[in-house]
Amino acid sequence: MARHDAPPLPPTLADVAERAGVSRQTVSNAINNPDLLRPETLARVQDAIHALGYRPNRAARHLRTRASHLIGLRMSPAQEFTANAAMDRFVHALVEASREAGYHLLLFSGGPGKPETTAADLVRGYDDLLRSTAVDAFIVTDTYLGNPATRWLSERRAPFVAFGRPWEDPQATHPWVDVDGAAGVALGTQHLIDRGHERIAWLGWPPESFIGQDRRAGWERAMAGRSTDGLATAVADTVDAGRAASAAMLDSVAPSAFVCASDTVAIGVLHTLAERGLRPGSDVAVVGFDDSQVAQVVPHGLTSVRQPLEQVAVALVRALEALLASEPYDAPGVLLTPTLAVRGSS
Amino acid sequence: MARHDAPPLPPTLADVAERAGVSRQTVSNAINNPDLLRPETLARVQDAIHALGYRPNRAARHLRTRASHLIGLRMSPAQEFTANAAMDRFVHALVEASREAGYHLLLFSGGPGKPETTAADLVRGYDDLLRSTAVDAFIVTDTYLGNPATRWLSERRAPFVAFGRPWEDPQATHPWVDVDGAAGVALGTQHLIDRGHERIAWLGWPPESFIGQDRRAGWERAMAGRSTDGLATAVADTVDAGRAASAAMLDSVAPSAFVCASDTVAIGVLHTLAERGLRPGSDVAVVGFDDSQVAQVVPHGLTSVRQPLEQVAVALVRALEALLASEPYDAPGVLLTPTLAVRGSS
DNA sequence: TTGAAAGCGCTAACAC
DNA sequence: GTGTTAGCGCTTTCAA
Repeated sequence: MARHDAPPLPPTLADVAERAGVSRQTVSNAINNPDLLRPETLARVQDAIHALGYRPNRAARHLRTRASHLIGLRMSPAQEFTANAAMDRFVHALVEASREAGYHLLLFSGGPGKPETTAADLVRGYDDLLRSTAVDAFIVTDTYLGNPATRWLSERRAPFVAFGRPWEDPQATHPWVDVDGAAGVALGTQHLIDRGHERIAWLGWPPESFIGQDRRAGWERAMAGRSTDGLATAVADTVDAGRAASAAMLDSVAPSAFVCASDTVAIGVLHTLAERGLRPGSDVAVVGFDDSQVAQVVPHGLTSVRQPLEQVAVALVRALEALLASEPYDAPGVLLTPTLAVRGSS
Repeated sequence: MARHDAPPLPPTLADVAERAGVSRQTVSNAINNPDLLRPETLARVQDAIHALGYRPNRAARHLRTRASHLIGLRMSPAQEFTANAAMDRFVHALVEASREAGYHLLLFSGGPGKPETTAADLVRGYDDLLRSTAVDAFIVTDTYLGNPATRWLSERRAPFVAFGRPWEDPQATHPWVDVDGAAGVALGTQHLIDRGHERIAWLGWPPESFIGQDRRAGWERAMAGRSTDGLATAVADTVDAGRAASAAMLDSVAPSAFVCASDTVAIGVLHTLAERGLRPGSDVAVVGFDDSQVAQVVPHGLTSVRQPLEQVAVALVRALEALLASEPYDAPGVLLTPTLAVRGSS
């Protein structure tokens, strides 16, 4: 009465051993320490493995070696009505980089649906996976919040690497990889200067944001020697905030260009330009940050700072491998430099 | 000389048993069949579990029960220069839905970096995970290609559910969940008719695409009784193709509105309007498909058909649970209805 | 170079 | 109700 026959059980080490006429242990060696085998035996075992389509059972291997070869990654809810879609590209890059190192990604989410209430909620996902030995390590991404997860994981001595510097805790010793936001914004600002702009405004985030401070520093550095009076404003990371702030600035200090802390804010500037019949690029220049899909396809195109997420992913996985191998990890941090994707808005 | 002390090994069933003064089996029962225990014993065991922060070791449980409680999901490369960012939202919805059913998502990718060459390449990721019993089942999403994975998985009797109908193989018996594209497009088209539009053009995909055919059918249905001569064009799913085709149509049949098979194509239409100084919504109306971030934040906003991805995720996981429990799954397919997000472009 | 024994932590089957 | 035994498939000793 079975609705469909169960798939046949996959072959085990014992099946391969029998077929090759050796012991189970020899098959195990053929896989993990091939050098130990006489070439002739090795070939015979490999033939059997191939013929049977044998793959080591992960659960058994995991149980024995205490290594799941799984990396945990917490998915935060997709933000809508913003241009923050970098997660997509990042996750894919991470899957690729992990695969090459023999790891898979295990996705999990925070507490029950609703936005995190307590820190305990936020940390529950990590805790469960850790206690059940489901993953070997974590990659932590939401460090922009001053994520309590990093501190908590450190205290538990749980292996993890962070995408993002430990701004709030310079003492932290965990490995991290980050992108030099200041350099990126400086790149964008210099690009505008090269185009002849003099009055270049900065639309950044509130001063609580370390990342926002960092990016702003890039603007200030590139603007060195020029007046910046009234040219900097802090706004929330929303399209509307960017729209309102840019409108106000055009009325007051009338900048000829805007450099923004995010594509979301930059899109807000594009809204203002559209409302006033101004043309991005020729009338007022705009530079965003993240090279989101929105920046790529919006009419005229939005010039934007692009994070090298593929490199970030590779660096993260490399750091993780070193960490798990207890290798001395010389540099606790890796800082990568973004590039500028120039489009019609500048 | 260890660079950092290894984290202490998590407690096991035996530790809990000792602390509670019962056998290991009783602890196991307390977790998996609490009804079997005397309430008093149960409470004592639960106290011990709580005190020790015990969690069953997943590998051991997996090995014994042959269930990993992991669902495999293949990540296809993020498409850039399009507005197809639905994957982000979908993956998150899936993580949530899976969590509630006690599953985690395992992400993997296709063959080595480069775009799939052979079908074998495409299928290798699935094959590896299946043979190593790393996952209990798969969720297959890229059915729009006439994905060979579904057929291959069926032949292996591998448990999976598909997001997308088996267009190319109506005989297929695997469970699937899909969104009624025709209904969505009909919704968008009717919306335009309600706004007084008469000449509503269809910018669709080439006829090989089953999904494209389906969506086009929605336009035709809503346009019943009106002339559609010269109002339909098939284009590739790129911004440029949408731009070129809409420009040509404005010059020839001069429609007052465009309904598009994707946000990507719709953005192309917005490009054309921007080039000609036409205002989306008031001069020419545009409706896209996917409710991407681009649609949400582009100046004026892009009206777009929104897929109920959260519902899709829940339905997929529900189908998977039934499948894995060998429950009779009455309907092999579930068809969900999208909604219309109305914005400035219409 | 190969094989035998033991055990990772858990649960299914059965005995008490 | 609770405990005992056995074994899931693998790798780490250690002996041959």
